[in-house]
Amino acid sequence: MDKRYFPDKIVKWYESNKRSLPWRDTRDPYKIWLSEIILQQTRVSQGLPYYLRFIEAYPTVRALAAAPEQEVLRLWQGLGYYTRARNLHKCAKAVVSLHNGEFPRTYETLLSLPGIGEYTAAAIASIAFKQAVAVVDGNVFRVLSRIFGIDTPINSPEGKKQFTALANELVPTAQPDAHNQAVMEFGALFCTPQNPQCDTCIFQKNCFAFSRKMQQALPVKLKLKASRKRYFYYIVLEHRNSLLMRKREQKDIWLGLFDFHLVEKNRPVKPEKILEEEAVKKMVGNDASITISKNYKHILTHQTIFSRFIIVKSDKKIKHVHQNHSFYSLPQIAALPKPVLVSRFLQEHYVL
DNA sequence: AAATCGGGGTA
DNA sequence: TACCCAGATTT
Repeated sequence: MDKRYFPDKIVKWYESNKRSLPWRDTRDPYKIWLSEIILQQTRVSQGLPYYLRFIEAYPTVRALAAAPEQEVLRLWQGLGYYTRARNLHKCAKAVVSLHNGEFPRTYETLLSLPGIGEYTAAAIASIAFKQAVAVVDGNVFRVLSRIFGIDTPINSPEGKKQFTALANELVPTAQPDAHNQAVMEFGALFCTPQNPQCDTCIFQKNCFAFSRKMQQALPVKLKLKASRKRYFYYIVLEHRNSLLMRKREQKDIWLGLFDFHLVEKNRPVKPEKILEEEAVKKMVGNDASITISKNYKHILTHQTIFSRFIIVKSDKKIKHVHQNHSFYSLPQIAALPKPVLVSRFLQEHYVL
């Protein structure tokens, strides 16, 4: 493929094939920034409802900056990568306090803000402020790799350099915003990871991969390590209309979110066995009735979590409560940010 | 340079 | 099951 013809051709394709999305009808850097943070490692279909809820709850960056962090996390519940939500909030505060409530207009300054890395800085700078800097995301890696025939692994430092250099060589000064979005949209709709639409592709005659039937072989990605298994046993202590919950504070998964007292094992154990552990016995006492839930399987990228919930009902006041634990009424629990797994369990067993 | 972070979709 | 998704941050 001749690099000279690529930008014009793909932008033309974009103009007649792009999806209509709310953050494309605006030049408000706040909305563009919000959409980019939500869409990090997240498909448009999954992120769209969250975007709409955030814009409704916080129409401006000042409104978002003024909100409590827990409220932001609660709105983010179910999206995953919760550091994004905390950085979103931190970034809003930084924009208000350091930049007088207005987003900085250059790649370099945007990059200095929390949660804004190379991709997001390039996206905001080009889309909101028309700076000619290329975005490099999973779509860009894939499209450039296939069309131009680059087999450097995309998750290697050399690959990242090489693809970034090529992308910046291609991005036009005239309309960097349309160009960047065109490449990504093309990757999302046509040049997909599996079963790309090569038979109706405008680049068919110019595509390195198609001419050699290498669509499946490109891009090259080095293998990641295998995932591990974790076995979670949650003690759901029920006292009248309250449940004992705790905020996760350890440096581990779901930091800052609420769940139940957790006993983790590296292999399956009978749930009854968990109740014999010292810490659990202290909390539960002897006169309790026990219900054990079904097994929930939760597949994440680098781990699979098998969870069971052990519901313990007791009329006695619980004395030995662990650190960070306290009782919450059901309406209170509804407002707490929770991992999806815990959220699902609560919906099945309680009316929040 | 490698590890970590979630949840959902797809084949 | 394995891989991917408009990646960023920490170690």
